[in-house]
Amino acid sequence: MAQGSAPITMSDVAQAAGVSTATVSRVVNGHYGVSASTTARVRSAIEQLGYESSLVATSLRRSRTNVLGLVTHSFQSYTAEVLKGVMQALTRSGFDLIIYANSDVYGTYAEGWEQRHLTRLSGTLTDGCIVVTPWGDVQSQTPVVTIDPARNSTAPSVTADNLAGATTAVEHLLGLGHRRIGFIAGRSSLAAAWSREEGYRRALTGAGVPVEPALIGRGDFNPESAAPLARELLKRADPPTAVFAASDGMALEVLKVAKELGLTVPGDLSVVGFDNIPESALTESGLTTVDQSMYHLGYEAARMLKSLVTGEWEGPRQIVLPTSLVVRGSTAPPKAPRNHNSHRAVQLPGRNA
Amino acid sequence: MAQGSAPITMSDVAQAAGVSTATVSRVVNGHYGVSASTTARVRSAIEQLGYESSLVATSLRRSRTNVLGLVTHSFQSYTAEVLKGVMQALTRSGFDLIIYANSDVYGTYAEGWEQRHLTRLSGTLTDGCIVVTPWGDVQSQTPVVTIDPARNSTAPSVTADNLAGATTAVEHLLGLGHRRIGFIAGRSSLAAAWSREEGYRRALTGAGVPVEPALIGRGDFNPESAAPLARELLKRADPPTAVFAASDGMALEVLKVAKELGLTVPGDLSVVGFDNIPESALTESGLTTVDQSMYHLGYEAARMLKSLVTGEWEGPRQIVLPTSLVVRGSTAPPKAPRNHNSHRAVQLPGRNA
DNA sequence: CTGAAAGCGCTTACAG
DNA sequence: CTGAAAGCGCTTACAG
Repeated sequence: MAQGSAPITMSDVAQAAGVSTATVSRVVNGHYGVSASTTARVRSAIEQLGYESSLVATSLRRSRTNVLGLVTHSFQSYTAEVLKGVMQALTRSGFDLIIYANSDVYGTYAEGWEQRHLTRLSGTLTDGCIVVTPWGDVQSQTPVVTIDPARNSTAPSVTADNLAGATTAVEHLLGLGHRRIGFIAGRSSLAAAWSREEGYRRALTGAGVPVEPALIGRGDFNPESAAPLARELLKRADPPTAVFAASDGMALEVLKVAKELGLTVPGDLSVVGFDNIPESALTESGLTTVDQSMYHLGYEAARMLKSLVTGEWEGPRQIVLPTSLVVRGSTAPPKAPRNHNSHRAVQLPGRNA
Repeated sequence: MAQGSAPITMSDVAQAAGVSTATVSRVVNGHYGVSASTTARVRSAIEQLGYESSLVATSLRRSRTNVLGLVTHSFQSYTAEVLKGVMQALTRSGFDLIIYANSDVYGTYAEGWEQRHLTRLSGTLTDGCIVVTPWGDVQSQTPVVTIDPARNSTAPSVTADNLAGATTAVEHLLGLGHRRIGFIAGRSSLAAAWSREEGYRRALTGAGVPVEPALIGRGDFNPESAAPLARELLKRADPPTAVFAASDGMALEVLKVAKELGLTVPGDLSVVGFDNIPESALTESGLTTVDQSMYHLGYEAARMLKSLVTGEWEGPRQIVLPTSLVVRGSTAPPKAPRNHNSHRAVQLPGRNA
């Protein structure tokens, strides 16, 4: 009833070659102990029927599949860059990759998606999994490596040096002369969100600038979460002269809101993001941001998972990759020092160090 | 011996709840005919044990899995953009997505990879598959949609209007006054490669410029294939004043070779690509290229596959999406008309039409 | 409303 | 060197 005939199975091959499925299986898997003539007969039957073993049946029966999994919730620029790195690390490694992405982005299964998919895959299909930005801790019988783990997660992980990156970003703004610097935070369940906020706080404190809770907006890394927060921040009576957003996606939204409110960037407002997704370089004058090489996150995670699966891993279970500040056109000195709530001396235009 | 205990299976749940696996299965799948009290007992056992059904076992037994597959050979910017579109189309569709990527990029299995993976997945795991840039025709028991199909393939497909796009690109160069225009072709097994070359030929012929076989290099869409071809082209005694490459990846290589040979772009050489991958906007002055919205290719392919699987598809089996020329800094009029092998009048600097 | 049994397509001891 | 049989974790008629 379906289109075409039923798929070719191993027993079709066995029948055609006049042997048992056990023998076909041995030939397919290159096991020793099959006569040359039988092997040839089976091979030609396989050839003629166009037989290909079922991934599902094979992996249900075997313990080792030579397939690695990657579980992700969404598929944005961030994920795309990570995947390129993962694939590069797996090239000619003998491991294929299966990526599982659920379509129910904001649906009922959102909570705990990573554990659900992980369990469903790792039972039999995959030898190990990479989980991208999980919402909570994950566990599995087979090795797991997380990219941007949840806070307090103890699983093996690869992440950027978010603390240093965020600190540098805010120091850059301070160095330009900004004193009122807003912050749009990321999803608090992620360690990265916490570290980036901590970097913001440390940089301010280090420069003797008090942290004002009113200048902190609580986003969740998704671009959509940033617009209302940015609007609120920029419409204040005493708005910040600069905003640091915990992700480029959110920073790009800040740029849009600024335009909408008639503010020029970097004239009226400086903006710094985090991630350095390709789009950041494409905005009019470019977004100043912290590069965290998502490609390398993926590359290192795959390298680690591979070794974990084969039992060869010697390195640390938590890898932290360096970040670097990429200065583009969205940051500049503030138009004039703003001194709400403060009586510091105005020092313009000279600004050394 | 493995890390942790064995995974929780349906019979563990059955045992804990004091019922048969058949009943557990009914509860898990929400089938009617289970008493409320039994359902509750099973539910709580599932909860306590943290049971999650095995994707593999389920799909081996069932005909419908609600999982769609995507098979790809490599994972570059092109694939990443396609995937974003696919995911968007699948959001809240009820279908999850499994992407299968083989790691053996240039290895023994390169030939026929798409059919191999397709068969291995579609036997049981997926309800249908998208195959990206296959090397040959593909067939399957379950629905298949190809993105950028092979030449002469009759499978349902989504592709850009490569012929029109390429024609426009070359007409752009002709309009600037170029007459010696080189071409770097793509992998000839793909319909897209053929159409882009045909567009090149038609534009030249339409403008009364003879097609010179010596100005055509045979690449395969991979960036690496383009460098030697570009070098050969540009080192000729009578080099072209412009080069049209059948993909951005290859065009970017042409740019590198030009630099290496001391040629300025667009002063000494104009370059046009095809695809409009994000990187094209990031080169110094930008690469002029043909946009084919890979995002939409993915989006439409997923939309089509979804309907094909549910049997609701009404539209055509071959979808062709429009392209548009994106003019950036890599194209300009030639420095001076080159008239090797020709005695046409020199008309400079006026160039109408 | 529930269970025993067969079977999805494979692999792997166990016999011979 | 080869086959019969059990079983991986599930689902689905078939009985009751």
